Amino acid sequence: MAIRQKSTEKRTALLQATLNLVNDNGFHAAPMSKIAKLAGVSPATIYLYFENKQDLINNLYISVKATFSTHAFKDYKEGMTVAEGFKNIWYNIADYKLTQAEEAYFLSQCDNTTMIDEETRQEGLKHLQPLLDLWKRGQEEGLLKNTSLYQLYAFSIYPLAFLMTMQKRGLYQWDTQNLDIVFQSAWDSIKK
Amino acid sequence: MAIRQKSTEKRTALLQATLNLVNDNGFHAAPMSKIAKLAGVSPATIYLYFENKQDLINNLYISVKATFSTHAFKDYKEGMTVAEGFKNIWYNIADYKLTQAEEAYFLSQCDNTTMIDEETRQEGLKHLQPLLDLWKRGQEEGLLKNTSLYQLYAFSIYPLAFLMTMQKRGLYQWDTQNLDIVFQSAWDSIKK
Amino acid sequence: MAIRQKSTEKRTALLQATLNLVNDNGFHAAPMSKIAKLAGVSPATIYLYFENKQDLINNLYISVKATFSTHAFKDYKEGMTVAEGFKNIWYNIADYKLTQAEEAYFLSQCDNTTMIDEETRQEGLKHLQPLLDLWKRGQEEGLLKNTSLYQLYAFSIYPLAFLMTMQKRGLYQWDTQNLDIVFQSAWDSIKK
Amino acid sequence: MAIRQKSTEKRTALLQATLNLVNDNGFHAAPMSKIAKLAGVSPATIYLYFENKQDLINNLYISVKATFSTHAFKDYKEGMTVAEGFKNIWYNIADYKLTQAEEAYFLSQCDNTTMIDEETRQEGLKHLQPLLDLWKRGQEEGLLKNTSLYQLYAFSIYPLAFLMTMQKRGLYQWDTQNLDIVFQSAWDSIKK
DNA sequence: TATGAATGAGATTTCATTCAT
DNA sequence: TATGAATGAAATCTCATTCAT
Repeated sequence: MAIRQKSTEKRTALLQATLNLVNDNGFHAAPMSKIAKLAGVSPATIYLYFENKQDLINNLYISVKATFSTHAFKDYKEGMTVAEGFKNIWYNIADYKLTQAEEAYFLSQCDNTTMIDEETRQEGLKHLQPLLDLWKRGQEEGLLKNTSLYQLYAFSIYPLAFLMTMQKRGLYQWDTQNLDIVFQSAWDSIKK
Repeated sequence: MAIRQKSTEKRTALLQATLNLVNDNGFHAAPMSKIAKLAGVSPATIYLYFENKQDLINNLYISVKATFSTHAFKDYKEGMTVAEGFKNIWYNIADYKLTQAEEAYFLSQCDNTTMIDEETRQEGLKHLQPLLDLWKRGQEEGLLKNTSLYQLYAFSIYPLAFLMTMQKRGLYQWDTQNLDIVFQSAWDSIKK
Repeated sequence: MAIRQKSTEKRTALLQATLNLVNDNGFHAAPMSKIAKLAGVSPATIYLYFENKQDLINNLYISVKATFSTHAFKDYKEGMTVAEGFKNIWYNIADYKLTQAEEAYFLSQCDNTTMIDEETRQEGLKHLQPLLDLWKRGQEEGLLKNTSLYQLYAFSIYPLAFLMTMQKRGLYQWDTQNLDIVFQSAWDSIKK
Repeated sequence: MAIRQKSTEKRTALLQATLNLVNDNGFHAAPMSKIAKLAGVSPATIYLYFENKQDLINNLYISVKATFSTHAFKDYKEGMTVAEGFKNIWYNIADYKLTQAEEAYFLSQCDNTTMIDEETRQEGLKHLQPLLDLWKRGQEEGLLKNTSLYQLYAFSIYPLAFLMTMQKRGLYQWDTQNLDIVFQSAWDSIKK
C-alpha cells in the first residue's frame, strides 16, 4: 500500500504528532491511538499513509533528517576553503539544534537507540556526504587530524547533541553569546 | 529457623537480562516475561526484587552507572596534576567503553532518552563530581577553556559514546592503537 | 461516510453479563474475561464502553437503580394521600423485588458492601426523593412516627431485601398471597 | 490438615486482620499477603491454621456469628414472657450492632453476598433458634402476626443492619437516645 | 479517502498457594 | 511450628492493526 499523494497536511500532522509524543515520553509511550488523536484523524487513517508503526517512525526520521541536512548545508558552497566551509556548516548545524530543538532531540534519540531500522539509519547518513567530503579534503591538505571521519564527527558535531539535550533539560543555557567558544572547541578537536 | 534469603544472584541476573534485552531492541521490546525467562525465574519473582518495570530500569541504570564511575576513577588521585588526572580518568572511561560495551551502550541510551526518571538520572550525575572538581581546578589554573563544565564534558567525554556506538554497529574500529589520537582530540577541545 | 456506531445492545449485554456473574459468585468472581465472553465480545471491547472494571460496576449500579426507581414510582402521583401514596410505592417496590429478583439482589449486594464508589452510591440515593417527601408530609400530618427517615426506610422498605434474598436462596416462599400481611408489617412499623 | 490447638493468639490475629481488611475494601481487596502482614505472620503460616482462603473466611463468619449470638442471648431466659423475651433479645442485638460495629458490618456483608459457603451460612443460622422458638410461642399465644418467621426477622431484626450501616457511613446518628423509638417500630411490625 | 468500532495478542501486575529451610 | 522466597495461573488493561461502512 503505497503512500498517497493526497492530503500532505494529514501526513505532516501525523509525523508532527509522532515527534511530539516520542519526545515527551519515549517511543513506548506513543501509541498509535494517541498519535491519531493528536493529529486529529482516526487510527485507521494512519494506515492509509504508512504501512505500520515502524514505517511511520522511519519516515519521520528520514523526513527530519532531510530538513536537518538542508539546513546544515543551506549556504555551503564547494568552493569554500576547508576552514570556511566547516565554520559555515557547523554554525548552521548549531543553529538548527538551537532553533529546532524538538527535531534535534528526536534525531538524538534515534541515533542513540534501536528505535529505527538500521537500513533507514544508513539512508540518513548519506545526507552528511558534503561534510565528509570537506573533511577528506581538509585531511589531504594537512589541515585536519588524520583519523577516521567518525572521530571528527564525534568530537566536532556530536557534542552539540549533548548541549542541546542539557539545554532541553534546563541544565545548560546555550545561546548565541557562547556559540563562539563552543565552536572553538569543535575546531580545536579536529584541526591538526 | 533458617530461611531462604533473597539472593543477590537473582537480582543480578534480572538486571543483566534487562540490560541485554533493552540493548537488543529497546525498552518496549523488553517485556517482563522475557526478562524473567532470560534470568531463569518466574515473572512474579521480579516483583520480589523490584517494585515495577520502571523501578527495575532505574535500578539497572543506578547500578551500571556506579560500576562505570568506579572504573572511571579507579586509580585517580586528587594529588595528580590536572593534565595527569584528566588523562588518567579519560583513559579509564575509554577503556570502560571499549571493554564493557554493553553497559556503555545502555548508559548511552538512558542519557539520550526519557527511559529513566529524571530523579534517577540526577542521582547518576553525582558520580562525576571528581572530574568536575578537577576541571574547575584546571580552569582556575588557566589550563582549560573558561566555559561551562557541560561544554567540557560534551567535547571530551561524550564523543566516546558516539565512537562506542559506531563500533557496536560495526562502522568504526576502535582499539588501543588509535586511542592516543582520540585522546588528543579530547584534550585539544578543552585545553586553552 | 456511514460508520458503525457504538451499539447500545453491546453496552446492555455487558451490563447484563456483569450482573449475572456478580450475582452468582460476587465481584471477585466476575473477571473481565468472563464478562466479555458472556456478553459475546472481546475483552478489549469492554474498554470502549467503560473506563475500567470499577466504572463498569458503577454504571451497572446506576442503571439498575434507575430502572428500580422508575418501577417504584411508575404510577405514584403527588396528589395521593400519604397512606395511598405509601401503599402504591410499597407495592411497586415489592413487585420489583419479586419480578426482577436478579436486579434486586444485585442492588442489595451493592448497598451492603464496599463494591461501588461512595459517590456513585450517593447518586443512587437521589432516586428515592419522592418517597422521602411523602414521608415528611406524613410526619407533618401526624400520621407517621416522628423519627429519622432512615429509620422509616429501614423498617418498611429494607426488609423486602431480606425476604427477596431468602426467597432467592429457596428458604422463603413469597408470592402475591402473603404480600398483604407483609405490607401490614411495613405499615405498622412506621405509622404512629 | 486440622486446625492446631497451639497459639490461639495467631489464629485470632488472623481472623481480626481479615475482618478489618474485608470491612475496609471488600473481599476482593483482602489478599492473603495483606492479611498475613496485618496479623504479623508469614503468608505461609495462614495455612497452618486454615485450609485456604475460603476456609479462613468461613471460620471468621462462624466465629463472629458465635460471639454475636452469645451477646444476643446473654441474659435471656426461656421463662420470660414473649414480650419480655423479645425486648431483652432485641436490645442486646441493638447493643451489639452499636458497640461492635465492625463485627456487625462484617456479618451484614456476609448475609447479603455470596462471600461465604451456603453450608456455613446455614450453620450460622442455627444460633438464632431461641429467638425463633420465642416467636413461635408468641404466635401460638396470638401475640404475634401469624406469618413466616423470616418475615418477623426481616421487619424486627434485619432493619438494625441498615441503621448500623448508615451510621458507619456517617449518614445516621444512632445512640441510646433514640433506641426506644426504634424498638417501637420493631415491635409494631411483628405484633398482631 | 476516511472513519470509529472492534479485536487478538500480549503487556504488566497480582495473588493464593507451595517450597525449602 | 514458622518462615520468606518463589511461582503458576490468572487478573486487568493496552495496543497495533483490521473491519465494516
